[in-house]
Amino acid sequence: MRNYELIEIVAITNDAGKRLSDYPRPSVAVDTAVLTVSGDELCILVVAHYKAPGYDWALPGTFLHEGERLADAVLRSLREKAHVSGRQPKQLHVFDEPRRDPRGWVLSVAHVDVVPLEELEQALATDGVKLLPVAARVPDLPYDHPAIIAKAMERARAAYRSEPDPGGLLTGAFTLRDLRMVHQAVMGEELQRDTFRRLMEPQLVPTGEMTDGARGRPSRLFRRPR
Amino acid sequence: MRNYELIEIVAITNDAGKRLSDYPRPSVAVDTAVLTVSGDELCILVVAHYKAPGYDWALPGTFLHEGERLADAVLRSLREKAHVSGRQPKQLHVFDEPRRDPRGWVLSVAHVDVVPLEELEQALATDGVKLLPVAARVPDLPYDHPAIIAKAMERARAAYRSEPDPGGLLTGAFTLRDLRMVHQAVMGEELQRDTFRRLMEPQLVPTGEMTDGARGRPSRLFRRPR
DNA sequence: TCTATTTTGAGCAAAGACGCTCTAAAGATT
DNA sequence: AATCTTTAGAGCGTCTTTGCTCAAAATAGA
Repeated sequence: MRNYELIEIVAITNDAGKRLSDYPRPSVAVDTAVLTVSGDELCILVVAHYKAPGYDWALPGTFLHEGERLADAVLRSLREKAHVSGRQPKQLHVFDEPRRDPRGWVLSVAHVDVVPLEELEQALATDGVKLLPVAARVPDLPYDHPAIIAKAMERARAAYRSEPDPGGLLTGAFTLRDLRMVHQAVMGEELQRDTFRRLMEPQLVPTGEMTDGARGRPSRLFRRPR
Repeated sequence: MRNYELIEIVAITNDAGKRLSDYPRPSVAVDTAVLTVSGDELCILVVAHYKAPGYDWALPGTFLHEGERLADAVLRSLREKAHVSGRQPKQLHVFDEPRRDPRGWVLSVAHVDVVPLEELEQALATDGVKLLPVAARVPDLPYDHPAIIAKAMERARAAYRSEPDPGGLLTGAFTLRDLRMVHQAVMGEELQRDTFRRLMEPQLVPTGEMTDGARGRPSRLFRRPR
């Protein structure tokens, strides 16, 4: 245990000059909804959970370490619990109901991250990690995890509505059809082919190459810009 | 000081069984961007600030009290610092840079609230509270307050883009012109009259009454639904 | 080899959105 | 009292968007 941060905090005063060390401070946790697409379905990663009685699975999470940034805590929990080097976790919401955690006063900062399935292979090969299709009713999850999943899907869908694969689910070159299939999985609904093409094509960079060996008329291959 | 929450927290263990009381915990603050419209201009409320050296004004904020909800802390700080009974503060973002506050490790949960000018009259009559037009360059504010203001405006503008006065800046009945003027102030740009009417009129409830005594042809009065 | 199937990409007509103009109805001004 | 100014609301032509259709180009199967 390092004490020096604690010593600093003892010296904090609030606007009334009261020493902040007189106030209890909440524990701060991060919980992350890791979304991916597996077989045309949007899925969420859950890990075995031994702490909350009555619940077998939960979103990966951890407590914030001393002086740590939230995004780093998210990446640390994903690395340790799912062997994933996540991309850029995005903050969703702080869940702050004082009684939400039976262990005490814990604020949870919910995050969302979209990760290609390939990067999850190692994690899914181990016990205690699995994917849940979000279309099927999610089983009982502890704390605010169902609400986190709902917000995560809302956020991801908003991002996928107007931009081509902002989460980078497609690695390498892809056709407009590949892109549309991924978007349909994320959105959970059919997307009109023409409308989709008209919206996305101007935002893509053609590689100049064409598909080969696939069924149907060959099509152009694209990449995301930058 | 009440000790019982602290005693509970001492009993927390993390997933490795380590006692959480061995970890330092961050102080948690809330900072709120209170937006209003004064004279066709979007303004933000700032309060006199004595703690951060070199800064005269800051967004109203406070530290989270024991077992308190974030929204309640926001309402408390607005009540105490601006005599405002705010409406529904909305979370924006957690600012978590460990060194953002020279006093120590403080997480700040930024909020935004849109409040009609009438409710701010009492606050503005006192010293140490004023409105800053956001169009003019905002003076130096401490911590992440400029970033909070940027996010708050972004959020408010997104809400005002598709819905009639979601923040309730207009109290009572109003004409489509009144509504458009408020929206123009929030958006910071001119809005086409026809487009605005076509978007908003279906979302409004006509009172059946007409304006009287005003310049120009009388117009219908509306209210927001529910 | 020839036909069926699949998929791309362009063409096209209908529907919708948009912004301008015009008339009506009030107060303001001379 | 007559005219000017301001504002609301409807009408109208244009431009954009949308979804369907069709030809082209490849593989799969008989």
